Amino acid sequence: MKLTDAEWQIMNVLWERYPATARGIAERLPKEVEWAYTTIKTLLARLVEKGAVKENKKGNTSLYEPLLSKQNARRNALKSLVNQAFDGAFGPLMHFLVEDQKLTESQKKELLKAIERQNKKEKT
Amino acid sequence: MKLTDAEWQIMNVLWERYPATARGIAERLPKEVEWAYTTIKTLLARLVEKGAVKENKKGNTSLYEPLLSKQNARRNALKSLVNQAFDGAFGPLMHFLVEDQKLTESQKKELLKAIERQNKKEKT
DNA sequence: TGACAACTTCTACAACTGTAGTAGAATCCT
DNA sequence: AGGATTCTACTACAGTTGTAGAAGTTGTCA
Repeated sequence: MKLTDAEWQIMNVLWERYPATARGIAERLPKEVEWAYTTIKTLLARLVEKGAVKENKKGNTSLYEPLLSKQNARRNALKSLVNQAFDGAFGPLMHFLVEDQKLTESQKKELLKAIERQNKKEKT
Repeated sequence: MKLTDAEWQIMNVLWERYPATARGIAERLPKEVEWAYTTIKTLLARLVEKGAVKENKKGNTSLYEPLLSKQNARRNALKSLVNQAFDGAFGPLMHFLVEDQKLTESQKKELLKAIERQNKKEKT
């Protein structure tokens, strides 16, 4: 399941809080995004159609909630990127991140801690 | 500069070896990719148009070479992904990679070493 | 109960993408 | 030189994406 740019905008808001109405989503989109209400409805319809969102008609109004989890969406997106741009392996991506992206001190510490934590979990 | 899926295929081959002819690219595309020769020409034309590739007519035939570097393409792609799917910050991406993507022992070691190396470089 | 507001469904449409055919120009082989 | 091969330039066309209007339907408030 691949999301388009516009769809990510919607999903990001939806994951924050759901179920949500189209109106509610409209209100919580970042200010830079100035879409007509019907644009949002169209996007939602497409997301429902592709099975990323569930629609629940409550009387006059629809409530939406995600079917695709944020985590899965991230996984998919990452996988696509890795396939496309990093020879299909996480290694090159990691390498690139560390070598190219000038991590700050604290980011590095964060990273080390995260690895630690993960190591512990694995020992369980 | 954003590349499409098909364009990545071309660029990946072109970065491997250039200057290259359209024919040469055709031959070095992964076997699964079975495009008509003219498809490749079309893609190349689009890449030239958007300034990612330079075309050099040598008599009858064109030679192509990248203007956009692999590194820059990767940077852009990563940036887009981070903006779209990881709240615009590398932190969450790192976190996700470490927590979700079950790095193997050796990947973790690699990562630690890379961080080490980068630390040293910075001290210069 | 009628007018206004808010929702919904349908339709639209231009730009971008994936994919390729056609026709004419250049090159090469015998 | 003439046919076969290979290029290039141009055109095409369906599907996807971004973006939204129009018109009909439901809810609400005086």
